[in-house]
Amino acid sequence: MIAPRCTTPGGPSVDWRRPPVGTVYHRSMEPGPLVAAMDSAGYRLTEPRRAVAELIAAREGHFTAADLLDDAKARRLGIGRATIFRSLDLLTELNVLERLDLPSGEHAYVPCGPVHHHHLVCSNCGRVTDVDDQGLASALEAIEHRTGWQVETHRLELYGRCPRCRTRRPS
Amino acid sequence: MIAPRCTTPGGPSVDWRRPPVGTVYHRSMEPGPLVAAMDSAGYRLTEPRRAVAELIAAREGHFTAADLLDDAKARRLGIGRATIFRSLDLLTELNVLERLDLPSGEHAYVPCGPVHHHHLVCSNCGRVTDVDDQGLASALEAIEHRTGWQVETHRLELYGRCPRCRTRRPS
DNA sequence: TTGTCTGCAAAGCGTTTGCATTTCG
DNA sequence: CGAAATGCAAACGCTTTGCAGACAA
Repeated sequence: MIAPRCTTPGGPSVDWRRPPVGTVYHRSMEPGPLVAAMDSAGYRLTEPRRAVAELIAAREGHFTAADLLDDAKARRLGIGRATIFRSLDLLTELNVLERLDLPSGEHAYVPCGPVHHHHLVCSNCGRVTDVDDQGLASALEAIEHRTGWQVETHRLELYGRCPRCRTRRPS
Repeated sequence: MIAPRCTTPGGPSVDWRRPPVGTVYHRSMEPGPLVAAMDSAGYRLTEPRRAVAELIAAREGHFTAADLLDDAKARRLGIGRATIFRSLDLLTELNVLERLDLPSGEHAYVPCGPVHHHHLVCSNCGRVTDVDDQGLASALEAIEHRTGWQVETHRLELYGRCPRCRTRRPS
């Protein structure tokens, strides 16, 4: 009952800081694909599951179970805590969400992108941007040659200052 | 009261699987550097702290707080749970240990290597090897140019099959 | 109708904290 | 001696689970 999509094992673990309000993240999501994934995998399309899909779609980028719980509470939806966790587990298993392990012990979730890419995380404002693979592939091939390992997947996270924060003083 | 050594932010988060008994890990550690780090940073060299340093030195590669607690119990040392956590926090802050966020919500710790490097994790047997930076630096520079970001640090984890497991059938 | 799913509340688990006591320097 | 560190146990925060009732197919 599971269809593959993401390739990143475990997912990145970010030195987490909540982004300031108004931060623009990449890769938000329509509810459709989430619902479709559950449907086509043979899971029941229940009201709570549709609601969770909506809540996720309404978010931009990363979110935690607690975020969705708050959203649900704010919208006065009667979704239970357990249901939210179970839906997130399901969507992760279906590979439409990627689960990140935060230092706090929490988990965050990101909609899976269609192609392999990496994250560029601003250490000042928390903004996250996707970066593609260019140039990295050959470095990886070199590593395969040197070590004799067969590299199947990899994860790269970059930390630094985004263009906007570069021009400012350190926070 | 803190001296820098590791540069990896947050530390890698591995799709964790306990290695089979007998797995050889790299980078174990003498107790000396751990004790020295605390000493030179001005912290008291107490009996429990020395004991924790010994326990860490007796381990190879990754370990969790629970591992150390078990070790301490096995050796009938009267070290409290809180003390172990506090010592690990301290050593992490002193940058002689690196803290990893496991999917379970636990934290694992690895002795910090002297130079920047990456991990090559075998998806079959769990073996971990260090890889150096060769070839990657230029790829990162290219990314800086393309994106306008100023990359400060990065983290790369590679997953694949080690030479030994390559020759075997998939597990 | 039937097996899946939900909500609730309680339990689990790793980690942290408050506080009285001990220990290093 | 006095500040820092310890040990204990209770508290914490996030996540999971057991179970009776609800619901999609």
